[in-house]
Amino acid sequence: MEKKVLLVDDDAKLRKLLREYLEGYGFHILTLADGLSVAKTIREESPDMIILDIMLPKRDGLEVLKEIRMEFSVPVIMLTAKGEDADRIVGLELGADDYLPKPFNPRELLARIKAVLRRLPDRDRSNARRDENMFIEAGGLMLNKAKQTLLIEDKEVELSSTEYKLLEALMENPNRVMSRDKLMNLARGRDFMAFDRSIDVHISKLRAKLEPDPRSPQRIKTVWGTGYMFVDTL
Amino acid sequence: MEKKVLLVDDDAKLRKLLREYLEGYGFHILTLADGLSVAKTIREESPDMIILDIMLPKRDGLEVLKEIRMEFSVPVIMLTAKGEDADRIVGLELGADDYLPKPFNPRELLARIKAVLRRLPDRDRSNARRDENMFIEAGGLMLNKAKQTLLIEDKEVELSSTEYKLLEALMENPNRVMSRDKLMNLARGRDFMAFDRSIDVHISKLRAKLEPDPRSPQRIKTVWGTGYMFVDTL
DNA sequence: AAGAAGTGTAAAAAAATGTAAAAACAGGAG
DNA sequence: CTCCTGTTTTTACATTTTTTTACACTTCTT
Repeated sequence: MEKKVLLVDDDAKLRKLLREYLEGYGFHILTLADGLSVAKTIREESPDMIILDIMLPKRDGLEVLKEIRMEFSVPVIMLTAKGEDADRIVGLELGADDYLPKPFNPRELLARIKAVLRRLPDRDRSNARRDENMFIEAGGLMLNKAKQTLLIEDKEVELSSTEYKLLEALMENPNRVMSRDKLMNLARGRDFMAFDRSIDVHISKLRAKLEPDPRSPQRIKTVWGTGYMFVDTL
Repeated sequence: MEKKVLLVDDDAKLRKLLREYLEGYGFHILTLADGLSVAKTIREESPDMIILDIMLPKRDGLEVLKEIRMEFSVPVIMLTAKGEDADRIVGLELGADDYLPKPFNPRELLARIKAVLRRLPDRDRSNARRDENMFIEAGGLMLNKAKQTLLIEDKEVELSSTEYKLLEALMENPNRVMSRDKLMNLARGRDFMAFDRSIDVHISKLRAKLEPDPRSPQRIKTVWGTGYMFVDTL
Protein backbone atom coordinates (compact mmCIF):
# COMPACT_ATOMS: atom_id res chain seq x y z
CA MET A 1 0.00 0.00 0.00
CA GLU A 2 1.30 3.42 -0.96
CA LYS A 3 2.43 5.41 2.06
CA LYS A 4 1.69 9.10 2.47
CA VAL A 5 4.57 11.24 3.71
CA LEU A 6 4.27 14.88 4.76
CA LEU A 7 7.48 16.83 4.19
CA VAL A 8 7.88 20.16 5.97
CA ASP A 9 10.89 22.17 4.82
CA ASP A 10 11.37 25.74 3.66
CA ASP A 11 13.96 24.83 1.05
CA ALA A 12 12.04 24.53 -2.23
CA LYS A 13 14.90 22.80 -3.98
CA LEU A 14 15.13 20.14 -1.32
CA ARG A 15 11.38 19.62 -1.42
CA LYS A 16 11.51 19.08 -5.15
CA LEU A 17 14.48 16.73 -4.93
CA LEU A 18 13.00 14.59 -2.16
CA ARG A 19 9.60 14.52 -3.77
CA GLU A 20 11.04 13.14 -6.97
CA TYR A 21 13.29 10.70 -5.20
CA LEU A 22 10.71 9.32 -2.81
CA GLU A 23 7.91 9.21 -5.35
CA GLY A 24 10.23 7.03 -7.39
CA TYR A 25 10.01 4.56 -4.52
CA GLY A 26 6.26 4.59 -4.41
CA PHE A 27 5.60 7.15 -1.71
CA HIS A 28 2.92 9.78 -1.98
CA ILE A 29 4.47 13.10 -0.95
CA LEU A 30 2.72 16.13 0.52
CA THR A 31 4.78 19.24 1.17
CA LEU A 32 4.56 22.34 3.33
CA ALA A 33 7.04 25.20 3.33
CA ASP A 34 6.44 26.21 6.95
CA GLY A 35 5.00 24.87 10.14
CA LEU A 36 1.89 27.02 10.32
CA SER A 37 -0.69 24.59 9.02
CA VAL A 38 0.91 21.28 9.92
CA ALA A 39 -1.78 20.23 12.39
CA LYS A 40 -4.53 21.10 9.93
CA THR A 41 -2.81 19.16 7.17
CA ILE A 42 -2.37 16.10 9.38
CA ARG A 43 -6.05 16.19 10.30
CA GLU A 44 -7.11 16.44 6.68
CA GLU A 45 -4.64 14.08 5.05
CA SER A 46 -3.64 11.74 7.87
CA PRO A 47 -0.17 11.03 6.50
CA ASP A 48 1.63 7.85 7.52
CA MET A 49 4.67 9.81 8.62
CA ILE A 50 6.21 13.27 8.75
CA ILE A 51 9.63 14.59 7.78
CA LEU A 52 10.14 17.82 9.67
CA ASP A 53 12.98 20.30 9.29
CA ILE A 54 14.05 21.71 12.61
CA MET A 55 14.99 25.09 11.14
CA LEU A 56 11.81 26.63 9.86
CA PRO A 57 10.76 30.22 9.21
CA LYS A 58 7.99 31.65 11.36
CA ARG A 59 7.69 28.69 13.67
CA ASP A 60 10.55 26.54 14.94
CA GLY A 61 10.49 22.83 14.08
CA LEU A 62 10.65 21.82 17.72
CA GLU A 63 7.58 23.93 18.41
CA VAL A 64 5.80 22.20 15.58
CA LEU A 65 6.90 18.80 16.85
CA LYS A 66 5.54 19.62 20.29
CA GLU A 67 2.24 20.62 18.75
CA ILE A 68 2.09 17.43 16.69
CA ARG A 69 2.75 15.29 19.74
CA MET A 70 -0.07 16.94 21.66
CA GLU A 71 -2.56 15.62 19.20
CA PHE A 72 -1.13 12.84 17.03
CA SER A 73 1.02 9.76 17.34
CA VAL A 74 2.18 9.80 13.73
CA PRO A 75 5.93 9.07 13.46
CA VAL A 76 8.23 12.04 12.85
CA ILE A 77 11.76 12.18 11.45
CA MET A 78 13.53 15.48 12.16
CA LEU A 79 16.03 17.06 9.83
CA THR A 80 18.72 18.93 11.74
CA ALA A 81 21.54 21.18 10.68
CA LYS A 82 24.96 19.64 11.11
CA GLY A 83 26.26 19.28 14.62
CA GLU A 84 23.26 20.64 16.47
CA ASP A 85 23.51 18.11 19.22
CA ALA A 86 21.26 19.95 21.55
CA ASP A 87 18.43 20.11 19.04
CA ARG A 88 18.65 16.45 18.30
CA ILE A 89 18.46 15.58 21.94
CA VAL A 90 15.51 17.84 22.54
CA GLY A 91 13.85 16.41 19.45
CA LEU A 92 14.23 12.85 20.61
CA GLU A 93 13.00 13.77 24.05
CA LEU A 94 9.98 15.51 22.60
CA GLY A 95 9.10 12.29 20.85
CA ALA A 96 10.68 12.40 17.43
CA ASP A 97 11.17 8.89 16.12
CA ASP A 98 14.43 9.65 14.43
CA TYR A 99 16.52 12.47 13.11
CA LEU A 100 18.86 12.95 10.20
CA PRO A 101 21.64 15.53 10.17
CA LYS A 102 21.78 17.74 7.07
CA PRO A 103 23.21 17.38 4.56
CA PHE A 104 22.17 13.80 4.01
CA ASN A 105 22.03 11.23 1.29
CA PRO A 106 18.45 10.66 0.06
CA ARG A 107 19.13 6.94 0.15
CA GLU A 108 19.70 7.22 3.83
CA LEU A 109 16.49 9.12 4.41
CA LEU A 110 14.69 6.38 2.52
CA ALA A 111 16.29 3.71 4.71
CA ARG A 112 15.21 5.58 7.83
CA ILE A 113 11.67 6.17 6.61
CA LYS A 114 11.30 2.48 5.93
CA ALA A 115 12.82 1.55 9.27
CA VAL A 116 10.39 3.81 11.10
CA LEU A 117 7.38 2.57 9.15
CA ARG A 118 8.42 -1.02 9.66
CA ARG A 119 8.51 -0.89 13.39
CA LEU A 120 5.07 0.65 13.49
CA PRO A 121 2.28 -1.61 14.63
CA ASP A 122 0.05 -2.52 11.71
CA ARG A 123 -3.26 -0.89 12.08
CA ASP A 124 -4.59 -1.39 8.61
CA ARG A 125 -6.92 -4.29 8.21
CA SER A 126 -5.17 -5.98 5.34
CA ASN A 127 -2.28 -6.70 7.67
CA ALA A 128 -4.37 -7.60 10.65
CA ARG A 129 -4.62 -11.08 12.01
CA ARG A 130 -7.33 -13.01 10.33
CA ASP A 131 -8.06 -15.78 12.76
CA GLU A 132 -10.39 -14.09 15.24
CA ASN A 133 -13.29 -15.92 13.73
CA MET A 134 -12.02 -17.99 10.91
CA PHE A 135 -15.35 -18.15 9.15
CA ILE A 136 -18.26 -15.95 8.36
CA GLU A 137 -21.44 -17.85 7.76
CA ALA A 138 -24.48 -16.25 6.30
CA GLY A 139 -27.24 -17.19 3.95
CA GLY A 140 -25.96 -20.71 3.24
CA LEU A 141 -22.50 -19.45 2.44
CA MET A 142 -19.39 -19.92 4.48
CA LEU A 143 -16.40 -17.72 3.91
CA ASN A 144 -13.07 -19.19 5.02
CA LYS A 145 -11.04 -16.18 6.04
CA ALA A 146 -7.71 -17.92 6.18
CA LYS A 147 -7.95 -19.71 2.88
CA GLN A 148 -9.76 -16.94 1.03
CA THR A 149 -12.24 -19.45 -0.28
CA LEU A 150 -16.01 -19.72 -0.24
CA LEU A 151 -17.92 -22.85 0.72
CA ILE A 152 -21.22 -23.03 -1.06
CA GLU A 153 -23.15 -26.27 -0.58
CA ASP A 154 -19.99 -28.27 0.13
CA LYS A 155 -18.28 -26.95 -2.94
CA GLU A 156 -15.19 -24.89 -2.38
CA VAL A 157 -14.94 -21.90 -4.69
CA GLU A 158 -11.64 -20.05 -5.13
CA LEU A 159 -11.78 -16.28 -4.83
CA SER A 160 -9.21 -13.74 -5.94
CA SER A 161 -7.84 -11.46 -3.23
CA THR A 162 -10.11 -8.58 -4.14
CA GLU A 163 -13.16 -10.74 -4.56
CA TYR A 164 -12.47 -12.20 -1.14
CA LYS A 165 -12.08 -8.86 0.58
CA LEU A 166 -15.12 -7.43 -1.12
CA LEU A 167 -17.26 -10.37 -0.10
CA GLU A 168 -15.85 -10.23 3.42
CA ALA A 169 -16.84 -6.57 3.68
CA LEU A 170 -20.34 -7.40 2.48
CA MET A 171 -20.84 -10.47 4.65
CA GLU A 172 -19.62 -8.74 7.76
CA ASN A 173 -22.34 -6.17 7.26
CA PRO A 174 -25.31 -8.26 6.25
CA ASN A 175 -28.56 -6.56 5.31
CA ARG A 176 -26.86 -3.23 5.34
CA VAL A 177 -26.25 -1.10 2.28
CA MET A 178 -22.54 -0.62 1.59
CA SER A 179 -21.56 2.32 -0.59
CA ARG A 180 -19.04 1.81 -3.36
CA ASP A 181 -16.84 4.23 -1.51
CA LYS A 182 -16.85 2.08 1.61
CA LEU A 183 -16.38 -1.11 -0.33
CA MET A 184 -13.46 0.28 -2.25
CA ASN A 185 -11.85 1.34 0.99
CA LEU A 186 -12.37 -1.98 2.69
CA ALA A 187 -11.43 -4.13 -0.26
CA ARG A 188 -8.61 -2.18 -1.84
CA GLY A 189 -7.69 0.46 0.70
CA ARG A 190 -7.94 3.29 -1.74
CA ASP A 191 -10.37 6.03 -2.57
CA PHE A 192 -13.31 5.54 -4.78
CA MET A 193 -13.27 7.84 -7.79
CA ALA A 194 -16.26 8.91 -9.78
CA PHE A 195 -16.50 6.89 -13.01
CA ASP A 196 -14.67 4.06 -11.29
CA ARG A 197 -16.43 0.88 -12.29
CA SER A 198 -14.12 -1.71 -10.83
CA ILE A 199 -16.32 -2.42 -7.82
CA ASP A 200 -19.20 -3.17 -10.16
CA VAL A 201 -17.07 -5.52 -12.18
CA HIS A 202 -15.95 -7.40 -9.09
CA ILE A 203 -19.54 -7.64 -7.91
CA SER A 204 -20.44 -9.06 -11.26
CA LYS A 205 -17.75 -11.71 -10.93
CA LEU A 206 -18.76 -12.54 -7.38
CA ARG A 207 -22.36 -12.99 -8.45
CA ALA A 208 -21.26 -15.36 -11.15
CA LYS A 209 -19.58 -17.42 -8.47
CA LEU A 210 -22.20 -17.42 -5.73
CA GLU A 211 -25.61 -16.68 -7.19
CA PRO A 212 -27.73 -19.58 -8.42
CA ASP A 213 -28.99 -17.27 -11.13
CA PRO A 214 -26.71 -14.27 -11.58
CA ARG A 215 -29.33 -12.45 -13.64
CA SER A 216 -31.64 -12.10 -10.66
CA PRO A 217 -29.28 -11.84 -7.71
CA GLN A 218 -30.57 -13.08 -4.35
CA ARG A 219 -27.54 -12.65 -2.17
CA ILE A 220 -25.85 -9.51 -3.38
CA LYS A 221 -28.55 -6.96 -4.07
CA THR A 222 -28.04 -3.71 -5.92
CA VAL A 223 -29.32 -0.66 -4.08
CA TRP A 224 -29.82 1.76 -6.90
CA GLY A 225 -27.92 5.03 -6.56
CA THR A 226 -26.26 3.87 -3.33
CA GLY A 227 -24.33 0.64 -3.43
CA TYR A 228 -24.67 -3.07 -2.73
CA MET A 229 -26.08 -5.15 0.08
CA PHE A 230 -25.54 -8.73 1.21
CA VAL A 231 -28.81 -10.41 2.15
CA ASP A 232 -28.53 -13.34 4.57
CA THR A 233 -32.19 -14.35 4.79
CA LEU A 234 -32.80 -16.56 1.83
CA MET B 1 15.51 -2.00 36.64
CA GLU B 2 19.19 -1.35 35.89
CA LYS B 3 19.99 -1.92 32.24
CA LYS B 4 23.09 -3.76 31.10
CA VAL B 5 24.93 -2.22 28.14
CA LEU B 6 27.77 -3.87 26.25
CA LEU B 7 30.19 -1.35 24.74
CA VAL B 8 32.57 -2.55 22.02
CA ASP B 9 35.24 -0.02 21.05
CA ASP B 10 38.99 -0.18 20.72
CA ASP B 11 39.55 3.32 22.12
CA ALA B 12 40.34 2.83 25.81
CA LYS B 13 39.84 6.49 26.61
CA LEU B 14 36.38 6.50 25.09
CA ARG B 15 35.47 3.32 26.95
CA LYS B 16 36.49 4.92 30.25
CA LEU B 17 34.63 8.14 29.52
CA LEU B 18 31.41 6.46 28.50
CA ARG B 19 31.55 3.98 31.34
CA GLU B 20 31.74 6.78 33.89
CA TYR B 21 29.12 8.88 32.17
CA LEU B 22 26.57 6.11 31.65
CA GLU B 23 27.10 4.52 35.05
CA GLY B 24 26.22 7.91 36.45
CA TYR B 25 22.81 7.44 34.86
CA GLY B 26 22.26 4.03 36.32
CA PHE B 27 23.49 1.77 33.55
CA HIS B 28 25.64 -1.25 34.11
CA ILE B 29 28.45 -1.19 31.55
CA LEU B 30 30.40 -4.10 30.11
CA THR B 31 33.24 -3.37 27.68
CA LEU B 32 35.17 -5.20 24.99
CA ALA B 33 38.09 -3.80 23.02
CA ASP B 34 37.48 -5.89 19.90
CA GLY B 35 34.79 -7.94 18.23
CA LEU B 36 36.27 -11.37 18.73
CA SER B 37 34.26 -12.55 21.71
CA VAL B 38 31.09 -10.52 21.29
CA ALA B 39 28.81 -13.49 20.68
CA LYS B 40 30.24 -15.34 23.65
CA THR B 41 29.78 -12.29 25.89
CA ILE B 42 26.18 -11.83 24.78
CA ARG B 43 25.42 -15.46 25.51
CA GLU B 44 26.95 -15.21 28.96
CA GLU B 45 25.76 -11.77 30.01
CA SER B 46 22.61 -11.17 27.94
CA PRO B 47 23.01 -7.41 27.87
CA ASP B 48 19.97 -5.22 27.19
CA MET B 49 21.71 -3.46 24.37
CA ILE B 50 24.99 -3.10 22.54
CA ILE B 51 27.02 -0.08 21.47
CA LEU B 52 29.26 -1.18 18.64
CA ASP B 53 32.01 0.80 16.94
CA ILE B 54 32.08 0.19 13.22
CA MET B 55 35.85 0.60 13.01
CA LEU B 56 37.36 -2.22 14.99
CA PRO B 57 40.75 -3.94 14.89
CA LYS B 58 40.82 -7.56 13.80
CA ARG B 59 37.17 -7.81 12.89
CA ASP B 60 35.06 -5.13 11.24
CA GLY B 61 32.07 -3.86 13.16
CA LEU B 62 29.70 -4.72 10.33
CA GLU B 63 30.95 -8.29 10.43
CA VAL B 64 30.30 -8.38 14.13
CA LEU B 65 26.83 -6.91 13.65
CA LYS B 66 26.03 -9.57 11.09
CA GLU B 67 27.14 -12.26 13.50
CA ILE B 68 25.06 -10.77 16.31
CA ARG B 69 21.97 -10.67 14.10
CA MET B 70 22.36 -14.31 13.16
CA GLU B 71 21.78 -15.29 16.73
CA PHE B 72 20.32 -12.48 18.79
CA SER B 73 17.69 -9.79 18.56
CA VAL B 74 19.30 -7.49 21.12
CA PRO B 75 19.25 -3.83 19.98
CA VAL B 76 22.47 -2.40 18.59
CA ILE B 77 23.60 1.20 18.19
CA MET B 78 26.51 1.60 15.79
CA LEU B 79 29.21 4.24 16.17
CA THR B 80 30.44 5.46 12.80
CA ALA B 81 33.25 7.72 11.75
CA LYS B 82 32.12 11.06 10.43
CA GLY B 83 30.40 11.13 7.08
CA GLU B 84 30.51 7.46 6.27
CA ASP B 85 27.11 7.39 4.67
CA ALA B 86 27.60 4.04 3.08
CA ASP B 87 28.50 2.40 6.37
CA ARG B 88 25.49 3.87 8.06
CA ILE B 89 23.19 2.58 5.43
CA VAL B 90 24.73 -0.86 5.44
CA GLY B 91 24.49 -0.90 9.21
CA LEU B 92 20.81 -0.07 9.17
CA GLU B 93 20.20 -2.65 6.51
CA LEU B 94 21.99 -5.28 8.54
CA GLY B 95 19.63 -4.58 11.38
CA ALA B 96 21.27 -1.94 13.53
CA ASP B 97 18.67 -0.06 15.55
CA ASP B 98 20.43 3.25 15.32
CA TYR B 99 23.78 4.82 14.67
CA LEU B 100 25.70 7.78 15.96
CA PRO B 101 28.38 9.57 13.97
CA LYS B 102 31.66 10.19 15.81
CA PRO B 103 32.53 12.42 17.46
CA PHE B 104 29.41 12.70 19.52
CA ASN B 105 28.19 14.26 22.71
CA PRO B 106 27.72 11.64 25.47
CA ARG B 107 24.42 13.28 26.29
CA GLU B 108 23.28 12.43 22.82
CA LEU B 109 24.33 8.81 23.11
CA LEU B 110 22.35 8.65 26.33
CA ALA B 111 19.26 10.07 24.60
CA ARG B 112 19.55 7.48 21.85
CA ILE B 113 20.08 4.60 24.24
CA LYS B 114 16.97 5.66 26.05
CA ALA B 115 15.03 6.06 22.81
CA VAL B 116 16.00 2.60 21.62
CA LEU B 117 15.17 0.97 24.95
CA ARG B 118 11.91 2.87 25.15
CA ARG B 119 10.56 1.69 21.84
CA LEU B 120 11.49 -1.87 22.59
CA PRO B 121 8.88 -4.13 24.07
CA ASP B 122 10.03 -5.11 27.54
CA ARG B 123 11.22 -8.57 26.98
CA ASP B 124 13.08 -10.23 29.75
CA ARG B 125 16.68 -11.15 29.45
CA SER B 126 16.28 -14.83 28.76
CA ASN B 127 14.34 -13.72 25.72
CA ALA B 128 17.28 -11.88 24.28
CA ARG B 129 18.16 -15.21 22.73
CA ARG B 130 16.41 -15.65 19.45
CA ASP B 131 15.59 -19.32 19.23
CA GLU B 132 13.87 -20.21 22.46
CA ASN B 133 11.54 -22.72 20.82
CA MET B 134 13.34 -25.06 18.56
CA PHE B 135 10.33 -25.84 16.40
CA ILE B 136 7.41 -24.10 14.84
CA GLU B 137 4.52 -26.33 14.00
CA ALA B 138 1.63 -25.24 11.89
CA GLY B 139 -0.64 -26.73 9.32
CA GLY B 140 1.01 -30.15 9.25
CA LEU B 141 4.46 -28.68 8.84
CA MET B 142 7.22 -28.61 11.39
CA LEU B 143 10.10 -26.23 11.01
CA ASN B 144 13.27 -27.33 12.76
CA LYS B 145 15.00 -24.14 13.78
CA ALA B 146 18.24 -25.78 14.75
CA LYS B 147 18.72 -27.75 11.56
CA GLN B 148 16.97 -25.27 9.28
CA THR B 149 14.98 -28.07 7.78
CA LEU B 150 11.30 -28.66 7.27
CA LEU B 151 9.46 -31.81 8.30
CA ILE B 152 6.51 -32.50 6.08
CA GLU B 153 4.73 -35.79 6.66
CA ASP B 154 7.86 -37.44 8.07
CA LYS B 155 9.93 -36.33 5.15
CA GLU B 156 12.75 -33.96 5.87
CA VAL B 157 13.20 -31.21 3.30
CA GLU B 158 16.36 -29.13 3.10
CA LEU B 159 15.95 -25.37 2.99
CA SER B 160 18.48 -22.74 2.04
CA SER B 161 19.03 -20.14 4.72
CA THR B 162 16.89 -17.51 3.00
CA GLU B 163 14.12 -19.98 2.35
CA TYR B 164 14.30 -20.95 5.99
CA LYS B 165 14.12 -17.43 7.31
CA LEU B 166 11.34 -16.52 4.95
CA LEU B 167 9.30 -19.52 6.00
CA GLU B 168 10.06 -18.81 9.63
CA ALA B 169 8.79 -15.26 9.25
CA LEU B 170 5.62 -16.54 7.60
CA MET B 171 4.98 -19.37 10.06
CA GLU B 172 5.53 -17.15 13.06
CA ASN B 173 2.74 -14.96 11.76
CA PRO B 174 0.14 -17.44 10.60
CA ASN B 175 -3.01 -16.15 8.94
CA ARG B 176 -1.55 -12.70 8.79
CA VAL B 177 -0.64 -10.93 5.60
CA MET B 178 3.08 -10.16 5.46
CA SER B 179 4.19 -7.42 3.08
CA ARG B 180 7.19 -8.02 0.86
CA ASP B 181 8.84 -5.20 2.69
CA LYS B 182 8.47 -6.92 6.02
CA LEU B 183 9.48 -10.29 4.65
CA MET B 184 12.58 -8.86 3.04
CA ASN B 185 13.51 -7.26 6.29
CA LEU B 186 12.96 -10.39 8.37
CA ALA B 187 14.54 -12.80 5.94
CA ARG B 188 17.41 -10.76 4.55
CA GLY B 189 17.73 -7.78 6.85
CA ARG B 190 17.62 -5.26 4.07
CA ASP B 191 15.15 -2.95 2.43
CA PHE B 192 12.68 -4.00 -0.15
CA MET B 193 12.98 -1.98 -3.31
CA ALA B 194 10.29 -1.55 -5.92
CA PHE B 195 10.86 -3.93 -8.85
CA ASP B 196 12.65 -6.31 -6.53
CA ARG B 197 11.38 -9.78 -7.34
CA SER B 198 13.58 -11.91 -5.16
CA ILE B 199 10.95 -12.48 -2.48
CA ASP B 200 8.60 -13.79 -5.15
CA VAL B 201 11.25 -16.15 -6.42
CA HIS B 202 11.94 -17.51 -2.97
CA ILE B 203 8.22 -17.96 -2.38
CA SER B 204 8.02 -19.87 -5.61
CA LYS B 205 10.82 -22.18 -4.48
CA LEU B 206 9.26 -22.66 -1.07
CA ARG B 207 5.95 -23.58 -2.64
CA ALA B 208 7.66 -26.14 -4.79
CA LYS B 209 9.00 -27.70 -1.59
CA LEU B 210 5.95 -27.61 0.65
CA GLU B 211 2.81 -27.41 -1.45
CA PRO B 212 1.15 -30.62 -2.60
CA ASP B 213 0.19 -28.79 -5.76
CA PRO B 214 2.30 -25.67 -6.24
CA ARG B 215 -0.04 -24.38 -8.92
CA SER B 216 -2.86 -23.85 -6.44
CA PRO B 217 -1.08 -23.06 -3.21
CA GLN B 218 -2.86 -23.93 0.02
CA ARG B 219 -0.28 -23.02 2.59
CA ILE B 220 1.35 -19.88 1.26
CA LYS B 221 -1.34 -17.67 -0.19
CA THR B 222 -0.75 -14.63 -2.36
CA VAL B 223 -2.60 -11.54 -1.23
CA TRP B 224 -2.67 -9.52 -4.40
CA GLY B 225 -1.16 -6.07 -4.11
CA THR B 226 -0.03 -6.71 -0.55
CA GLY B 227 2.13 -9.73 0.11
CA TYR B 228 1.93 -13.34 1.24
CA MET B 229 0.20 -15.20 4.03
CA PHE B 230 0.83 -18.54 5.70
CA VAL B 231 -2.38 -20.48 6.30
CA ASP B 232 -2.26 -22.92 9.21
CA THR B 233 -5.74 -24.40 8.97
CA LEU B 234 -5.79 -26.86 6.18
C1' DA C 1 -42.41 8.33 -23.39
C1' DA C 2 -37.88 10.50 -23.79
C1' DG C 3 -33.74 11.84 -21.80
C1' DA C 4 -30.50 11.38 -18.04
C1' DA C 5 -28.20 8.86 -14.80
C1' DG C 6 -26.89 4.44 -12.93
C1' DT C 7 -25.76 -0.46 -13.47
C1' DG C 8 -24.24 -5.14 -15.90
C1' DT C 9 -20.72 -7.25 -18.13
C1' DA C 10 -17.66 -8.67 -22.09
C1' DA C 11 -13.42 -7.55 -23.65
C1' DA C 12 -9.16 -4.79 -23.98
C1' DA C 13 -5.49 -2.75 -21.39
C1' DA C 14 -2.67 -2.34 -17.44
C1' DA C 15 -0.56 -4.04 -13.38
C1' DA C 16 1.11 -7.61 -10.40
C1' DT C 17 2.63 -12.20 -9.77
C1' DG C 18 4.84 -17.00 -11.18
C1' DT C 19 8.84 -19.04 -12.54
C1' DA C 20 12.66 -20.77 -15.62
C1' DA C 21 17.02 -19.55 -16.68
C1' DA C 22 21.00 -16.45 -16.78
C1' DA C 23 23.97 -13.66 -14.09
C1' DA C 24 26.04 -12.25 -9.90
C1' DC C 25 27.70 -13.49 -5.46
C1' DA C 26 29.78 -16.06 -1.58
C1' DG C 27 32.40 -19.35 0.51
C1' DG C 28 35.49 -22.97 0.47
C1' DA C 29 39.42 -26.07 -1.84
C1' DG C 30 43.29 -26.32 -4.10
C1' DC D 1 44.97 -16.27 -6.76
C1' DT D 2 41.51 -19.40 -9.68
C1' DC D 3 38.18 -22.77 -9.84
C1' DC D 4 34.19 -25.07 -8.11
C1' DT D 5 29.71 -25.22 -5.88
C1' DG D 6 25.63 -23.78 -4.03
C1' DT D 7 22.85 -19.74 -3.18
C1' DT D 8 20.63 -15.48 -4.23
C1' DT D 9 19.31 -11.92 -7.35
C1' DT D 10 18.06 -10.29 -11.74
C1' DT D 11 16.03 -10.86 -16.12
C1' DA D 12 12.59 -12.09 -19.25
C1' DC D 13 8.53 -13.76 -20.48
C1' DA D 14 4.06 -16.28 -19.27
C1' DT D 15 0.11 -15.99 -16.67
C1' DT D 16 -3.23 -14.11 -13.53
C1' DT D 17 -5.73 -10.40 -11.55
C1' DT D 18 -7.43 -5.95 -11.60
C1' DT D 19 -8.91 -1.83 -13.85
C1' DT D 20 -10.68 0.60 -17.71
C1' DT D 21 -13.45 0.91 -21.65
C1' DA D 22 -17.46 0.43 -24.29
C1' DC D 23 -21.90 -0.36 -25.00
C1' DA D 24 -26.30 -2.61 -23.76
C1' DC D 25 -29.65 -2.39 -20.45
C1' DT D 26 -32.29 -0.59 -16.37
C1' DT D 27 -34.18 2.81 -13.40
C1' DC D 28 -35.30 7.35 -12.33
C1' DT D 29 -37.09 12.03 -13.61
C1' DT D 30 -40.01 15.03 -15.87
